[in-house]
Amino acid sequence: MRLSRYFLPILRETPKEAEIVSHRLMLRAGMIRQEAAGIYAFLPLGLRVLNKVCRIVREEQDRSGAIELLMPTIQSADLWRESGRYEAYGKEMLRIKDRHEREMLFGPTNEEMITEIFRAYIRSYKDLPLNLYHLQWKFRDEVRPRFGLMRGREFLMKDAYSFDLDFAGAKHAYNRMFVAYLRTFARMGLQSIPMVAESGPIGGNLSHEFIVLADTGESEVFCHRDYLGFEVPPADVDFDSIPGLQAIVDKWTALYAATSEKHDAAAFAKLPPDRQISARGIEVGQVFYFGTKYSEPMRAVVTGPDGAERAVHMGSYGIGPTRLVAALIEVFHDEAGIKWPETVAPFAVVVLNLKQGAADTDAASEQLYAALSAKGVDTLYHDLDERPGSKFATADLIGIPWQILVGPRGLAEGKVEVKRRSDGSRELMTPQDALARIGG
RNA sequence: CGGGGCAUAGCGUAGCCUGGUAGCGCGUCUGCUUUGGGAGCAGAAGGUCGCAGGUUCAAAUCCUGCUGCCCCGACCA
Repeated sequence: MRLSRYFLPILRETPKEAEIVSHRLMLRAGMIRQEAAGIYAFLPLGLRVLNKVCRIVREEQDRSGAIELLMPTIQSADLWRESGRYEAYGKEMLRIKDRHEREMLFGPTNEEMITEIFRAYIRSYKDLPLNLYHLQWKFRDEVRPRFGLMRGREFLMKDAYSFDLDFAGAKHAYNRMFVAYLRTFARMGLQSIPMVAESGPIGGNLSHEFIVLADTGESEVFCHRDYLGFEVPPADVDFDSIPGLQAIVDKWTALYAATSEKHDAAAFAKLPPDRQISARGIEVGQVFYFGTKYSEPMRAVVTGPDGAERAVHMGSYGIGPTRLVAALIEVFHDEAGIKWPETVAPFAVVVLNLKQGAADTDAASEQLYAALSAKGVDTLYHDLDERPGSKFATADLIGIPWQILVGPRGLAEGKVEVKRRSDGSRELMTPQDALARIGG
């Protein structure tokens, strides 16, 4: 992509409403635009990141055996009356009426709707297990939206819903998502730690929040330091192996880890002092088993092997991609700007023509841009007539992992400079070597 | 929902107390020079001072109401 033909509204100064670093940098990097309190438009650069995050989420959901569908944003109030939540939900639910005065709502979540879909088609235990997910915009009319995308009112959410015949099946479904989540966040370069969360009405301890540690995190968390070194399950993990998955989940839940709400200071104090981590954290996902809370009142039942009907056991599993984009910036940034991990970066590399209009730098930059594009590398070509310093600042701000500096100084020796954004390291090499380094 | 604050050009702001032709920096446009860490000079454009009332000869400035947004707390993915 040529910057001269792209839409990248960089802000040199920080809008005053932005307090936290992810909000500031997203506004400055031209990723988002606020349209109302807690409601944002995704500009091209922001959308690229969001799409990359969503792709990883999808790939890992699919790998774990979940199946994607897409439910609407607008739902009927009648559906929510069946579960009793229409009255229970409160003012966070955005309630609207259509032209026929029918009561509708902008969905804050989809348990009722997915249960309705399930019960319409599934009759037998032989059709289980089933896990359906979608990525869809949600709306929760927060009293006080804040921190940019971190707590918006409208946000994108991946929500999965599992259906099983009994608790044992539901537990395996839970474990599938648990492992998928560990992999999902790890692929974005994030070290996530599952922490015990508020248990469902059924009891047990089948709810975990996945927390990413960040200095600027929203809440205080406590955990065992050994989690930081844990190996994330590999891509070929067998999601059908019940004992295999259980072993992974057991390992990842054996040590102490809790958010401030569930913190047990006495238990934490028993850890060796050098193993205690008290830090700030950001919740990026939650997994939850809730049994028959919806299947019972909404009559989502299947016939079991014994011929008897029973309500299915369900769980729901959320990841907030829009929030993840913000969390990634909270974790990966410095004074100059964002430092995207390669898997979610909006572009893989940016070519900086340090002397736009000069025959040699123009030619070398064009060649590099063409060659990288031909190799399928997402490349941004900074071809505006700006001073080098300005181009450096822009490149650092938007956080593209690799920068190729094409300037007269290097070209005099037939070289370009390859800079890595993550650690600032730079190396002179021929354009051919740069191509090999970045294009693989 | 309690408490606090802000609203002046695309962004950041001064002016408001003490009423009298709205200013600065960045950005934008034109020209020339410049080109390895946000260039220099010269010129130009861009404002119903959030909205609605009121006081006054006169309101960005004083008064009233409203709206929007931000921060702290409670709440929440």
